[in-house]
Amino acid sequence: MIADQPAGEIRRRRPRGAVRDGLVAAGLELARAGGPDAVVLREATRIVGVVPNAAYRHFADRDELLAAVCAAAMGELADRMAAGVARVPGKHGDPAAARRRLGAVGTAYLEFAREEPGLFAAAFALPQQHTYGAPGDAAVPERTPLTHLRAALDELVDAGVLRQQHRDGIEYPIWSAVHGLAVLTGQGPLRDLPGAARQRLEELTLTFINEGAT
Amino acid sequence: MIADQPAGEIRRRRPRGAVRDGLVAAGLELARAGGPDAVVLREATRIVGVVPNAAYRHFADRDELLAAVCAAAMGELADRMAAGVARVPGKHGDPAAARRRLGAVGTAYLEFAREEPGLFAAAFALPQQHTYGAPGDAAVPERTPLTHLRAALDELVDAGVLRQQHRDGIEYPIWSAVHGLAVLTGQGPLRDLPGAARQRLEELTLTFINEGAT
DNA sequence: AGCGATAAGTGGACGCTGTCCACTTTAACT
DNA sequence: AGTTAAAGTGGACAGCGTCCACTTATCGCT
Repeated sequence: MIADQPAGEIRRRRPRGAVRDGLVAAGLELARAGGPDAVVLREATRIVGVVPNAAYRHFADRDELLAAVCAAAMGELADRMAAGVARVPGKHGDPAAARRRLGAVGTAYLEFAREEPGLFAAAFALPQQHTYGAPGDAAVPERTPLTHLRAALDELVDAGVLRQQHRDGIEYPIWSAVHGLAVLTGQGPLRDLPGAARQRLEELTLTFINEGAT
Repeated sequence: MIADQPAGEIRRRRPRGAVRDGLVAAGLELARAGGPDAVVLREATRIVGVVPNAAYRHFADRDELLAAVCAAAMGELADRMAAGVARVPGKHGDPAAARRRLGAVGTAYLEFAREEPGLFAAAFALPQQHTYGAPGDAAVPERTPLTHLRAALDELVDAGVLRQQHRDGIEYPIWSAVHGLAVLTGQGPLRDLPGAARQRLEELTLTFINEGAT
């Protein structure tokens, strides 16, 4: 299984970068199952089949591994949002379609939080010290929820539904409302709500947002 | 210091319940300084001046201690909200005063999150297993943010600002928006925002809410 | 007042974690 | 082909949560 390699291919004990990628993948699975606290360095190395210290060749410490896992989880959330928006029919600029797409952005966000609570929590568990590089750095991730929300709001402006004056900065209250609901019902005091009640709150919140975005 | 006691006072090595209360107080200080993860059982016992195992006479495990700390932190948040509302002049039912009081609820919430990030995070870090007792149980805490938010919204109805039809369930989107902003700017991806930008988002969000609550 | 039951606190241990150091092995480049 | 830097290993340490067995102070009862 590790014997053959195409001529000219580099080969280490593991292919280059495989351990690092494996650790992130393992961490992602741990996070999926148990949230950020479950991504424990030693367990990740165990899954990859390597001794604990090997991780320190790829990450300065556990927090740096967690930061990588967190970024991956955030990317997965962003991808789900993109997919959710893409499923909505209607051409760009159509008011009704634009509204539905904004709804899809929120729905995808809440769905992800509901179906992958561990990953969702991990996505926002950026460890204290390790920020995404300096401000304006190219290391700032692209696949981000804010990107998709902004696109939906811009389309709302293009469609004439949202006045430019109201557009400015409105992504933050909207993001806050959706994110807050996800946190409160997912890990917060409202976490024990039965599914139906939770869904009602989701609809209520999306309606609230829709009224505000006008 | 431990020598004298009023006649009839009970006295153990420590006064009854003192160790338990001390552990919660110590945990609260740890949480204030470093959030829920900083609430480490052994450190709390060290502060109280007792051996680690002594904690297990009062809490089943670390999570139960954390649950107590979390409840205390939540209570402190609720008290700040109450104080913030009480500072707003104007008698009950006056539309302008009612609006200001709703704003004060949100402002106090956001202020607490800003000034006591550790406590705020701890307040919502209810450990997995230990819920506040069964649904409808008397053990459900009273000093809760939702209580104050609801009171403000009810006054808005009394003042004729908010129609009863819109009142129903609207506390959840509103709570979500405020909580989401607190989380995103406090521990989330927006945490490195300069103070002015953060304050602008807070105003933006409160305005968004005020428009929605009509 | 004295006494026994009981709760509170102690001491020592275990396994797990993150992390450090010194060492070996492997692949990449001259 | 031989050197060098990177990747992985082995062993260790302190700190954590938690368990068990033991001592001791306090309360309730007679």
